[in-house]
Amino acid sequence: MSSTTEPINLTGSLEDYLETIFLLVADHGFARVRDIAKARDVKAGSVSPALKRLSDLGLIRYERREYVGLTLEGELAARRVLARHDLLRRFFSEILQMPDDAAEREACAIEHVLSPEAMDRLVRLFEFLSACPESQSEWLRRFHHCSLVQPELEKCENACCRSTLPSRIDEKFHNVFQLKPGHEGTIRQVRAQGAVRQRLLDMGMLPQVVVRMERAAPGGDPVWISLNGSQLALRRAEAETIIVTEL
Amino acid sequence: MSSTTEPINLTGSLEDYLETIFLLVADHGFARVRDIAKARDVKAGSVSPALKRLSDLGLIRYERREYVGLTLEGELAARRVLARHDLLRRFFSEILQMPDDAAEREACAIEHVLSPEAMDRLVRLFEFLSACPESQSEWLRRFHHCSLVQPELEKCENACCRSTLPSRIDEKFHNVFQLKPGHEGTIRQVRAQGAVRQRLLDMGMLPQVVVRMERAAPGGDPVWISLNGSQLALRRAEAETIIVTEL
DNA sequence: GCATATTATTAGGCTCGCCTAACAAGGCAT
DNA sequence: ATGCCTTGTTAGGCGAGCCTAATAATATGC
Repeated sequence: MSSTTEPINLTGSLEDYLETIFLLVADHGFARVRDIAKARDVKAGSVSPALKRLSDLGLIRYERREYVGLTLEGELAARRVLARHDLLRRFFSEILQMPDDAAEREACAIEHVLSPEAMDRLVRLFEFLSACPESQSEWLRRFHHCSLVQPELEKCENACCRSTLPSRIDEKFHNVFQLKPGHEGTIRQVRAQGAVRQRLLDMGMLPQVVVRMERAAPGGDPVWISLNGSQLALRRAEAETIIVTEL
Repeated sequence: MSSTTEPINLTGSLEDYLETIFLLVADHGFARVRDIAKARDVKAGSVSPALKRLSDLGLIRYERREYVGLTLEGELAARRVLARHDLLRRFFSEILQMPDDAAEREACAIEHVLSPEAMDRLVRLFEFLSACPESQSEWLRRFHHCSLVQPELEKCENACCRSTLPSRIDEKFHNVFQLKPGHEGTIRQVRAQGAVRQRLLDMGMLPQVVVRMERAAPGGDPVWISLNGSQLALRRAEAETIIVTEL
């Protein structure tokens, strides 16, 4: 018997099968090939060999044409996958406030690659939020309100940012367009929404990243800025949505 | 020309190649097959067909036996991957305080499956922490101190939890073992460390999950508790590390 | 009991992405 | 120039994991 810690290495696909079987057994008391195929949205012909593989790994009990049952090891593995799934779903849903279906999709995609170490840390984050009412009600509420619902820095500054710590008050918030050539700033927020925001994020306009204004075309329309050692051209309107604090 | 938003669907492997090429070009000014193979830890024979595929997709410029260059589209795609990578790495490193190498591994594994939507939300989280000094210095510092460095609920209770919100003060913190048969509680924290903690998390002992004490064996050693509709047996010592608030 | 419908298995293909090993093309030294 | 060494390409294999289509086993209706 491989006692406490057996680091079985399952593929993502097999983990999915295991998870599906666990849920089917929990919900309906049994799991047949057809149900599994339907739940996983694959054809029945793909399920049989997968069950064979799981059976060879000792994770399920399966006699041809009989109901599928999890072994003890299989149940452990299934619970592990489900716990990761649940944790991730709740992170995207409760912390990042994504819609349920999107949070679910995200969790499905990531659950197979999240390490136990990262899982541990993420749980501690939830524990902290869950056990510390102050953190939860204040910080999380503010985050949801300021950044997700009403993402305008002025309001946020009034509501929370400028309120307590004097050290940052003298830091000047500019947008990138206002930086003088040769000057640098640390990105604090990208206020653009939708596709433009997406594009800017994709380019690497992430918080804490340092950008330098290189030069602006006459009239200021394309401006060239550099970040991470490479140069990019931005429309003036885009540059104006990037809030920085000058270095 | 596929203007603003072209939703090219790259496989994880091709994204990795693109990322590698981008970094090699940025660092050394050129990228050869051998360098790419070395950086990605694959054999040179695997690289050529990958370059062919990227070339067919219009993401790189590549003449047989010449240096590799990114097209404009390719560079955009590479930047997008890198931005996700960077963001994730920093999440695991700065927020969850994982060691650099572990954070890096985690980022590598997840970067290919994180949706733009989730990326957006995660960026807003960073923006919030970055633009709101109060949040950052108070909340994050407390989290790191209370949950990651010194994970003992008593200290945490003194330092932050019991300090402000009176509503929760009357909630009794118990451990699962102290629950009477038939009674339920909401998990707040799993204090066990190491392998035992891992096992409990794997079983689904996650914050906010409701558990019910079913029964305890005479002497209290295995105790049976149920969560998510299924029963589990726990050692007494394990049950005592699970902190709940009774419902 | 026998025909039909449902369900499961198997066989044969396919893609992706890796491998190894053989082969091709230049660069460099003698 | 000849040959070696480094580098790149190609061919052939392999495993995962999906597909379809044919077949086998079980259940159900008449």
